[in-house]
Amino acid sequence: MSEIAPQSPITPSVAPEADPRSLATRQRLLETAGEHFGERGFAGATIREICKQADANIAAVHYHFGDKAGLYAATLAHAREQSGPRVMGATPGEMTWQQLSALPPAVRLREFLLAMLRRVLDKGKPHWHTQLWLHEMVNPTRELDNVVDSSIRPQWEGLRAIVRELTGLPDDDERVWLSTCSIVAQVLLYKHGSAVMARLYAGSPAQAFSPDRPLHEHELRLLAEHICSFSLGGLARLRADRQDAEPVTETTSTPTDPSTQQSKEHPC
Amino acid sequence: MSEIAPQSPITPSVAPEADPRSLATRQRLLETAGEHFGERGFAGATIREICKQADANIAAVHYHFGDKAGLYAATLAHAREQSGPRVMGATPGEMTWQQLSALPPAVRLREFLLAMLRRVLDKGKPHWHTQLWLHEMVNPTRELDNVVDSSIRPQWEGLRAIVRELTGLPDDDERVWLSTCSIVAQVLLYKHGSAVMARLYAGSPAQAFSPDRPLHEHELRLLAEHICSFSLGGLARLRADRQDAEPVTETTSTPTDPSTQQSKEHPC
DNA sequence: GCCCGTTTGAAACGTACGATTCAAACGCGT
DNA sequence: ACGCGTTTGAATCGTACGTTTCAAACGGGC
Repeated sequence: MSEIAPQSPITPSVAPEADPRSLATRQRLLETAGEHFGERGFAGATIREICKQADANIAAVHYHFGDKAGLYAATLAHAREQSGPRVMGATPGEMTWQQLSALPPAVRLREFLLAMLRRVLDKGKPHWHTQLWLHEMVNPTRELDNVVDSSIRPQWEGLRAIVRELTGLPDDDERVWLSTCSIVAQVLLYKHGSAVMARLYAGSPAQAFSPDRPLHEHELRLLAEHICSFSLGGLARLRADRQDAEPVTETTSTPTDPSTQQSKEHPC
Repeated sequence: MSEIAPQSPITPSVAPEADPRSLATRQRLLETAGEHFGERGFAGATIREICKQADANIAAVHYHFGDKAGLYAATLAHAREQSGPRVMGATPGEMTWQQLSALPPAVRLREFLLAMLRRVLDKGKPHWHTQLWLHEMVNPTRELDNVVDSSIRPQWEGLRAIVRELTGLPDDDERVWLSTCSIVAQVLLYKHGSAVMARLYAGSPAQAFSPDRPLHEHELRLLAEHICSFSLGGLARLRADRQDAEPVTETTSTPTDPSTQQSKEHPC
């Protein structure tokens, strides 16, 4: 009586074709799972909680998705396809990729950063797709490869193209990679280090940017502005010293003096 | 028979004064716990594993530290005191804070970054103190306040002082905070996003900097060099536009495209 | 040498969670 | 209306943990 394989197809994988509340349940599970996984990550979320909030039974998860990992994979796929067309957070109020590509790269960088900041810092439902791979970033699961290829890399390439334009460096220059990295890092810290930054910022002049509570639109813009400006400066310097592995030079030597030196040795 | 308080003092907190193997066990537990917590974080580590590797009994943990949280707190305190004197990873081969303070700020920035990179990227025992609060950063526990105040903030202030010197901005300028943030972010991404970066970097010109395996000394230096250079550029730009909230300006105008148009409609 | 607080060892308990089972309910084709 | 594959509900199992218990072992002070 204790056969291994029960009787169910375990993972239909494709929608089981026109069922009254089956699809509804499946859908509800995906939505709810998205929220939970987005908030707490794969390990942190429990299928019990998800099922309770989705008004579904635990058995439904196993029927539709096989197991927790299957639900997670399906949730990622679901999030992927329903936010597929948008690029870099082109939520309703924002620009499309088409519009952006007409603008100068420096402006595009700022828009990119603003959109990314919005999605990264916004807690809650609208952007749980982003929240999902932010968790995947810190606590990778077996789904990471998919997430990187289908969600992260496109945006990475978008930013890298901007960096390439801004620096004029060839595509295969490693500094383009490193700089792209430097830029996204500035955004991501506010997510991955929010608890620490909140405490460091507490009571400081930068208090308004403390990332523990939702940032207001105004602060979000200022933050994007700072990161954009800082990054443009970094990229400008990148163009300056073309020779590789050159140690720290005399740029910005004297500290508190207001002299106008900002870049002396720029050949271009 | 089921009294609440057993009979033990639960948390001696101070060393129980000259005991043959008691101190030894306590010490062994602290060391092993440090490694485990550093590798997997508080939630990821199990006291069973720790005890097994430390050749101690689970009851010993309860006796010496009360519970898992107590062991964790003690581990943090232990790590703190035994790496207290050093500042920003002044491991044997590196400079002391004293020596550094004599150098120009740009050089100090580079040394700071190199030391930080070393500690952040180095997996394994020597730097599990740093690894410990890197975990605390992403998955905060009740100990976070202590960690921030006693471990993170001193180094933050050190870096902030360098930024202040490099920009000449007053102490209470929020841009100093934001820029300090931008700098540490570049280092931390290689830790918190290592899995993703490894995949993005795979097969790219920046392949050598893929943070999934230990970086060689040479790559570590190049990485520090890049972050330093990029950051100096960002800081230099910060000095340039003194007026606040100024939108993207003409610096590093579009290279591959000759048009000089930039921000048009930005009231921000 | 004996008493008593301290420390250790081995086992058990309680809980949270994912996975499993199985029968009942449902819906569709005939 | 009937039978059969599909879906759901409720209960149960197995495992991994942290925690607790309690008696045995230890060691210094009388």
